[in-house]
Amino acid sequence: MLSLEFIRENPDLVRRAVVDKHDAADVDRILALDSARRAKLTEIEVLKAERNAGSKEVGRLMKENREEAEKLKLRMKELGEKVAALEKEFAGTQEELDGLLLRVPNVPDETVPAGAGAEGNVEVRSWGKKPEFGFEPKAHWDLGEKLGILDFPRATKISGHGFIVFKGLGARLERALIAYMLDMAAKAGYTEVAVPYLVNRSSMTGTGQLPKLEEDMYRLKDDELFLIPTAEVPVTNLHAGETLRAEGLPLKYCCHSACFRREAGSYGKDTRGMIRVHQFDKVELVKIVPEEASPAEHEALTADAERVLQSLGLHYRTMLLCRGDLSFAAARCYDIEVWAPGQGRFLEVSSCSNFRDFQARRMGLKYKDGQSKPKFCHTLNGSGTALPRLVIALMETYQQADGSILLPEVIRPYMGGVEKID
RNA sequence: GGAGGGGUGCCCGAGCGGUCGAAGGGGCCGGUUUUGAAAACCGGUAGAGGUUUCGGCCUCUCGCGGGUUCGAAUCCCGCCCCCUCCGCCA
Repeated sequence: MLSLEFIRENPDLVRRAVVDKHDAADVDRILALDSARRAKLTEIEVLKAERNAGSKEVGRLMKENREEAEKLKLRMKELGEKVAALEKEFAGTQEELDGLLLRVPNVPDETVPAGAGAEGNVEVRSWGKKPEFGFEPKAHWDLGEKLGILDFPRATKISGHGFIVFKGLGARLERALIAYMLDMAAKAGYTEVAVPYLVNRSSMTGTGQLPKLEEDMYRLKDDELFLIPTAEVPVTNLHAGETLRAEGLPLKYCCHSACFRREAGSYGKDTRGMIRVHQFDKVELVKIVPEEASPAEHEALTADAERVLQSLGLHYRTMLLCRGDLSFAAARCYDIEVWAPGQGRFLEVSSCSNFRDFQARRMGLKYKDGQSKPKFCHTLNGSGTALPRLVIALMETYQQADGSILLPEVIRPYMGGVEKID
């Protein structure tokens, strides 16, 4: 979240961010509540100071002059009742303010281009080129079913629409890619973690999924737990409420997890195959850094994600998201989109975001460098990368005329030496 | 799930209705001493918020939330977490 101080000092910046991000947060209501809150607080604190002094006096008088003490007690009781009434009002104001504050989106970085939606995103670079085929490239659903490595009907049977079953070398390929990407991340200095897939409300609020996106999440109502939509949530929250030492930063984590998304509101989009599913695997990269380091760390994180695609020989482009396409919590974000020949379009496989101190402030994540007061960390994360779409790109890119799939060399050792799926 | 014990500052640990934002010890930082170091001694060592004539002043925080009281780390209630035992279980 943004600090009240920041909103107070930059109301226009915040209003513009709200509009550009297609959000509905009420900045003026926040400003009004804030000033009302502070006025009330001052009033309360003056009375409390008086009561504290009076109560101390009572303690003293109890030994010398019981009668005086009783009189003072009575006055302090009145004062206390007044304080209680004011505090009740104050709590109401505070509660409304806190609720609104959690719904204010992050302000886009100055370097983020203007634009209302995906069409406003700017391609900053691309790698490789679209492969040529001497035949009509097939979609992964055709390839996968014929090869017996994807089973859509049975996935639907056991779970419903939007779920996928990998089988045989398909399942093996998923596992191989996960291991491969984790190994790459480890070499780049990320510490691997394995974390819970169910988290509490506080964690979901910490990274910014709540309160706004509750209906996008799977929730266990009996236990107040949520299925994670991304490992970003448990991993970033690992250090929630902590004050880290600056010497220990940056922290770099990589994590494989399943991700669960209800995809509410996206009905009708990408209904075929496994482009959009309710459950998928992903290797996530997360960084916790000092504030001055976050722009450079963001570039490095994006490069780490891109290297996965380069090493697999997959054509991709990197898009700098415009203000209108930026998510709630992000200040700046690169989407990496991989080319899927069978689809004839690019698919987003990674979103690399810099949240600055937006998440850290929500979760109370700070660092201390010895000199200055504790500051909020900057947090970043990016997929490195999401599995089903990576598998789609791989299958469709490396398909042969006979419908078999020739595996890129780097992944073969992870496949037990298998060179081709046929 | 049941029974019991417990959560205090960077760490250990005392306090169990007022003089407690909190004894004592350790750590860390600074100083004295020393050729240097160690030891010894002295001093310092939380965060959030409000207000300010920028010298301060004030409020809140002893797991979290509520209650009792003139006054709560201390008493009461609820919740969370940790430990021990029992039950269940991959």
